[in-house]
Amino acid sequence: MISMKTDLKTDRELSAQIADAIRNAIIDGSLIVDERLPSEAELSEQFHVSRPTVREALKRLAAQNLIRTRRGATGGAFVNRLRFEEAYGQQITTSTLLLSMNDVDFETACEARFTLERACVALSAKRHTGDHMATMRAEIHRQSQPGLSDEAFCASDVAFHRALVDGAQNPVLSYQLAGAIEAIEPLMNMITFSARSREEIVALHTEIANAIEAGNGNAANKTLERLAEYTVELANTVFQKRKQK
Amino acid sequence: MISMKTDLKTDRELSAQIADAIRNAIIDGSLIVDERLPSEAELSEQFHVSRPTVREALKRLAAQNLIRTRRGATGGAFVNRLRFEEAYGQQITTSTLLLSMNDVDFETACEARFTLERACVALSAKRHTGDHMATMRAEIHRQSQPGLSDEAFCASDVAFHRALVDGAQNPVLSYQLAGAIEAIEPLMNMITFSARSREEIVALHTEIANAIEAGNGNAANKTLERLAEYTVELANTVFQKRKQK
DNA sequence: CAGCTTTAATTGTCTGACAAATGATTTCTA
DNA sequence: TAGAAATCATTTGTCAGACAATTAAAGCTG
Repeated sequence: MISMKTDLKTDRELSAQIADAIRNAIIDGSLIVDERLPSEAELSEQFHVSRPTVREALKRLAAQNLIRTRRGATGGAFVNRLRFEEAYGQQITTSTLLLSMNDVDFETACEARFTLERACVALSAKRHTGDHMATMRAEIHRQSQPGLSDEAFCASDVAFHRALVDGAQNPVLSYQLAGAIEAIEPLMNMITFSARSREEIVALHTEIANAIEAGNGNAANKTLERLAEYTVELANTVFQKRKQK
Repeated sequence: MISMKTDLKTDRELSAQIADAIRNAIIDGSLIVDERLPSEAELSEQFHVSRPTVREALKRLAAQNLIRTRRGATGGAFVNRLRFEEAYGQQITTSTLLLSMNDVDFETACEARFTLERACVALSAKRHTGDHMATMRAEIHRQSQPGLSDEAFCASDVAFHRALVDGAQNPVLSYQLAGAIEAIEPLMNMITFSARSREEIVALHTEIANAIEAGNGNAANKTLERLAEYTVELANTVFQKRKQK
């Protein structure tokens, strides 16, 4: 039994209320990970609704990655273990839409991103592994390739910064930062990166990687601040040029 | 027309594929905010599926707050403007479940929270308004009330810290921090706060509020660090006691 | 005992229907 | 004619019943 409060109101969609009831059961621990929910037929009896209505409720939960379903004799709906890696995607999608739909300006988004990132570098300097360094170096190398498109340059930039954050070895930090770092990519993609500016960014990235490798979080922090300033400056000139046209 | 790639595969649920198609149309801008989607009947024609299948797809999107629906003559499904305030809830639910389902220990969650928070105080010290200060002072006052339950104390703690972060006046920061700050509340709720420890926390909160009001982000940062250490220490003694039993 | 077949359970999808809400239209009335 | 009331058309919300597809377990067969 999910919850005995089966007294559904009439002022909201039934499928939404049922989804809420099940979601709450998951949150408060009445339903634990990998536990099987009652079959759709049983749920429709319990809640006194039809099977399509139950199914709509289950699809709502599936959209939030809270359950998975399997057909067949031993099939059904099961409570999902929400994993950090899977939650990234959702987090990034939402963050991206928030920026674009609320007309957040580049400076605000950039400030948030670099502020959060600077918070992580001290930990990253202490805890990073060879893997993180290797990723950072590889991305720096990619960024200095001549024929690289602006989009690929941005993507590499994102990869570099994610490795930087992942170096802190705190999954909660990595998760929270994913949204801030990735969501800004579409905005960065509007920038045209000249050879000169790429050089500058690569130099700053290298400086950051060196500081991290040396365990000097303070230096990395300061360079990151310069990178933040440079990025905003770059964006401003681009956007001002756009305006003039 | 949402997308002409109506060649749906057979290896995934149709409703999931349709939801993806519409979601992508929203993300890439083919569907703009407040635009009305085709009616369910029209969508089922376009995608060559039945109405219940279309409905399941729409419910998936509704669960992510991407659309809203209205009945009636001029009703239908409309693209939602995703707002920061509405996204908070989702973000908090997900963060909370991530912590509990992945057995993230208190120290890791706490580290993430305070690391991110400390990143914000410099901005908060510069930009906070009277409202933010008033909220912080009010919550500090509430926390020093004698008859307060542990749960209410935690809730007030959360409110204090959110006001602190909101003081930075950067909606992106507030959004990202919401998850980190609120998700830890269930873990904090497992702690019993003695009168002595409450006094200590209130003292630290007061010190932080004073520093913010004085525009001294550096001092606030340092006090926040002490608060982080004290919180972890408190939790450790509680959890060690639990273990001994 | 291994391999095949059957069976039962469960989700995925479809059809058709009616209820409820809601704005637009028409009709009625003063 | 102006305003109120009734009607209509459109659309989502819900229901009932059916069948297909999938899957594991049980039963059968050599």
